[in-house]
Amino acid sequence: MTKISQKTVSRALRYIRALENLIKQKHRLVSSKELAAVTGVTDVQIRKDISSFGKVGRPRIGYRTAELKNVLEDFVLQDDMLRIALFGVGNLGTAILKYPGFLKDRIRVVAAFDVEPQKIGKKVGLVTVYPFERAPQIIRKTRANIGIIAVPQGFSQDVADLMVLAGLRGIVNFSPASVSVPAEVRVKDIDLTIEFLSLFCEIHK
Amino acid sequence: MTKISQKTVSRALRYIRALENLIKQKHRLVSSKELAAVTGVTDVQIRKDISSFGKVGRPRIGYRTAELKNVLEDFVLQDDMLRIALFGVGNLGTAILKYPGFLKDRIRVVAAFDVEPQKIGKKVGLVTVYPFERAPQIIRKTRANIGIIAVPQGFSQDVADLMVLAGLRGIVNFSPASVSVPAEVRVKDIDLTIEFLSLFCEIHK
DNA sequence: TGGTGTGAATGCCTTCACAGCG
DNA sequence: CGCTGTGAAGGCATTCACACCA
Repeated sequence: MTKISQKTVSRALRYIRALENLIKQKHRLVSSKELAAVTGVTDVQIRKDISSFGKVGRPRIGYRTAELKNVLEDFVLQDDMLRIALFGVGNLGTAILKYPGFLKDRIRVVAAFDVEPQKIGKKVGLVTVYPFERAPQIIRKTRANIGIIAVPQGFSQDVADLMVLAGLRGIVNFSPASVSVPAEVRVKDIDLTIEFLSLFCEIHK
Repeated sequence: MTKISQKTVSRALRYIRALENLIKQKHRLVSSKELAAVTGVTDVQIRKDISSFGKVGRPRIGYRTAELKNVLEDFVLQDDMLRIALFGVGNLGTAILKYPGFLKDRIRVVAAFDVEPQKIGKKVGLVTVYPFERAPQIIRKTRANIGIIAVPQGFSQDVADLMVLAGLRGIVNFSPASVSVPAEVRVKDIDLTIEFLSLFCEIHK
């Protein structure tokens, strides 16, 4: 059992997603080739990835969907839960709040914050919107473990500072401005125009 | 001048973004070390990447911000423009329509589509919302070159089929359901929960 | 035969070390 | 010196080839 790379982990998440669908369609078994067809990853890669989590496949048979999903899920979440603190309840923030379930019982937005007075106090989905000032307190109370920046550019650094102050160690940043944080905090930037352009380059030959 | 990898391209986009900010702040010059500090990429990597686009740096001086930005931009877009066809004008779709500018004059949403009658005919930002049926015609007329799926899960495959029919060769899929398309079409899946979880795993040690 | 699991080979990307230049 | 540019070395991830199992 060697070290598991970040790349393997993110593929594992895609396998989980695919397995959820297969289970919903009442498939009890799946081969690496079938999984390859729905995920776009090669079958060899899939076997290699899965084998790094343990021997869970049955030669000649394939993998039991439910069992495999559990193995992957346990590794990814190891008896913890993903609790999200969301900053910015605009269009993007609302989209995230309503994002359809995947691992429904183990991922939840537990706190939402905004500056606009008319939004504060309202319920969006299951959570109430609070002002930024209350973030450190509420983040601690809800034991949020990652934060999402979905505010207009200009606020992003302030929000990041608040997150760090509140003790969050992982930040997903949707704002196009990059933020600076202490070294122990991981930031994942998702810049939509960069995603679009990189696809454009791939097809533009 | 060797082949330029997809990874280099996507880093180049981050450099462009950073250069835009530097130019806005009236910096005329930048060294690979400074660029490293704001992008998170190592300085050696940056020099290597940039050198694959040509010799544009001045030893002892650094890179001229405006010049470097042009070189990178020309490579990425090579005298073309990114014209986006957006499917689904819900929260996420609206967020994309209003996404703040990056390469403002060379990226634009040129067409938007939705099924809900009350949205059709309305203007969101600069574009009018049309029904799905008119997509092939309008996509051809506007010469859109990539499509975005921002519809609720369940519609995503239909939308993908429409896009392929209309001749789009690149698709960004924000819906959690993966879509199947002919081999010549490139699909980029962006599954928000997967992004969140992969960050969670990184910090969860 | 039809599937998984895995050491070995390959290939790609990053890092190192240093040449070149003002 | 200080900074870019680049061949060479190194490391990591994917692919190949095949052992093994029922």
